[in-house]
Amino acid sequence: MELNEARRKYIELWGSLGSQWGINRTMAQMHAYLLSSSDPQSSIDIMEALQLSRGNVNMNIRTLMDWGLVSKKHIPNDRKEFFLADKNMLRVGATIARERKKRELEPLIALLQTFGNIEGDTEASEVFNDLTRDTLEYAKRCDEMLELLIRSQGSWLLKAAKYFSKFKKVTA
Amino acid sequence: MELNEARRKYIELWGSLGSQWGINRTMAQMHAYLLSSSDPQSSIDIMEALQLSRGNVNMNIRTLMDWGLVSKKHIPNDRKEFFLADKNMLRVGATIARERKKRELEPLIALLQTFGNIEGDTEASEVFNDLTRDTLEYAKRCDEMLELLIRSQGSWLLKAAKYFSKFKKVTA
DNA sequence: TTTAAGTTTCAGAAAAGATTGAAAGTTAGA
DNA sequence: TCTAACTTTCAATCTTTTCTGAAACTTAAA
Repeated sequence: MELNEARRKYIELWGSLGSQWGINRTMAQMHAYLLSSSDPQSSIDIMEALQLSRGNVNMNIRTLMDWGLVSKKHIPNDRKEFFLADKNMLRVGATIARERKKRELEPLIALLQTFGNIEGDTEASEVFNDLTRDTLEYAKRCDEMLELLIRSQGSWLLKAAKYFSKFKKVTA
Repeated sequence: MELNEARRKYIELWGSLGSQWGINRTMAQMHAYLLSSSDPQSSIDIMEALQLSRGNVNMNIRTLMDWGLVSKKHIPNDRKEFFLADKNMLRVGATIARERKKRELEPLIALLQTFGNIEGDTEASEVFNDLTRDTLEYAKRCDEMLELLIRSQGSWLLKAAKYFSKFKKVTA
């Protein structure tokens, strides 16, 4: 397969993956474009490559920078801003995990904790209390694991993979 | 907090969580409604509780059943169909993981594998080959871990939590 | 300063995604 | 077989999200 064809497919795939994950398709495509560029790219490069308006590129670059997936790079004797993606995929994974944890898991845990135990010993309140307790417990466990993933930047995954390949044999 | 208020909030939260995850808000709300019901509910119950049309309820119930999160329950002497959610939250987590793996990770891995090594020893193709190799490696590792999570239905998480609480002390 | 090369913002337009409702389809029991 | 109670489908509509583009803003250097 030819490089540019593969690159186009990679960008398209990353985009559709992003949109299934609640990350806007264009932002994900821009990310893929920068990940697959060997040089820093200007916003005009991105506009032309992905056929997007200036405003759209600017807004999504901002979000990518807020997330820490992309950084500005100044090139001497050029007034334009250039952008560069972090290419360490383990760190990219950790970064995405951090954002999702912040946006999703933390509000869930916060709300569930305000519920406490609903009074009344009818079956309905018992069922509901069980549900919120189980949901909270599961959410907290996911939170802890993501926290570890974020803090260890990949080494967690390596260790986990070893651990679980052992565990797999025992239980399979 | 009063039961119905808490229940409304739970449904709303699960709905907005769903929409951030690429799962339609209504489907997630219906799931939360069934999770928090002590009895099986008919589609009319759901229509009234969540103010939805018959068609919408029908389509989303179908998807919930396809995913294995909800099942039909026949009640003697009633022609209506009643629906019941699986309330084992560990299994619910595994089920959701299975669906997302199927929809997201598997197509990603399949495409990345078709790329192979892009020819040419320019910097551009080297950067791209590195990127696809790293992405594939990371995706495969995620896939393995999800597979284990799915197959062990929760006991994986319990073991993992113990393991990582030990690991946490070592690296923190 | 002033200017021009660049960046940011945001109201309105467009696209994508979800929902409705009415008609078609199904089926249990008389 | 017929019918009434119920379910399914899908084109049209509505809602939400994303994108555009032009005007406002910023800033480096003349």
